[in-house]
Amino acid sequence: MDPEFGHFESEMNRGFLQLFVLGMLDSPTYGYRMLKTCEGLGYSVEENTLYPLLRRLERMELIQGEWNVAGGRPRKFYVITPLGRDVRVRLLDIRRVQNKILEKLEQGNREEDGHV
Amino acid sequence: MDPEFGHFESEMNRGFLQLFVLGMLDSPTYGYRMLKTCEGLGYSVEENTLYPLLRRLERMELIQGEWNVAGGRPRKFYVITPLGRDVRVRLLDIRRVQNKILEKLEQGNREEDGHV
DNA sequence: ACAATATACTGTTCATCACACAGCTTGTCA
DNA sequence: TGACAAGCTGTGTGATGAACAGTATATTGT
Repeated sequence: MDPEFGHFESEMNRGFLQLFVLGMLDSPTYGYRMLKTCEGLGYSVEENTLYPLLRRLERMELIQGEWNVAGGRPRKFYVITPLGRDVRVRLLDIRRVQNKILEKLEQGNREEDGHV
Repeated sequence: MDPEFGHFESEMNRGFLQLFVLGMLDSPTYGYRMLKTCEGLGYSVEENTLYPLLRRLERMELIQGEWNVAGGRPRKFYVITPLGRDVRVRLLDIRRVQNKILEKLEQGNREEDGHV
């Protein structure tokens, strides 16, 4: 079957996006802003991916949303909750272990075909 | 709903496991060995996750499997293909960009509640 | 000699998630 | 006034991690 590289890109978003969102929300922000921020950082996320994610994280009480209807366009601002902070720490730990493993593998591979 | 932290751990496996497998297969290895290796590195993977993944990657021709029935237990040895190498490089690139973003976020957060 | 355990893999089923597709309202600028 | 950007909601689908279940061979202990 054609792997359609985009498929892997999707997979790579899993696990990362949660961390991205939780990492953004130490100060309140809204969805659209996060999309643009991410884009500005050289990484693009689909709206149809981010918005549902925000609702899920809110339902799980990792983040808390509040509508701001004051001047102009209505926006939903989110902040991370204490539970969310806790989860973020643990997820970052996992990510670090993974990174260490990947580094070790890459190193091993270099030593193989390279000449060490 | 109860997020059941294990759920997030599952999510974190996504995108990582592919890289782990592709990273292991510069020299031929078989599934069970990879499981134990991973465990030895402080990260445990379910058999029921790894074996189907291997079959998928083989179907996509990112890795190539071959049964070795010589002495003793029959084992299926896998190696990475050129296409697999190509994909691995691109996935590692994505991962690096993600890591950079996460670092940046963490840094920003430290500067906030810490005192710059 | 025989049971228990470790090795090594296959197959089916299910919930979850990224994203496609579709739709809504409000503000801005020509 | 008409297009486009901003900002969000909702439904449907395919791929995936993992639970559950099963198979077969080697090793180890008694």
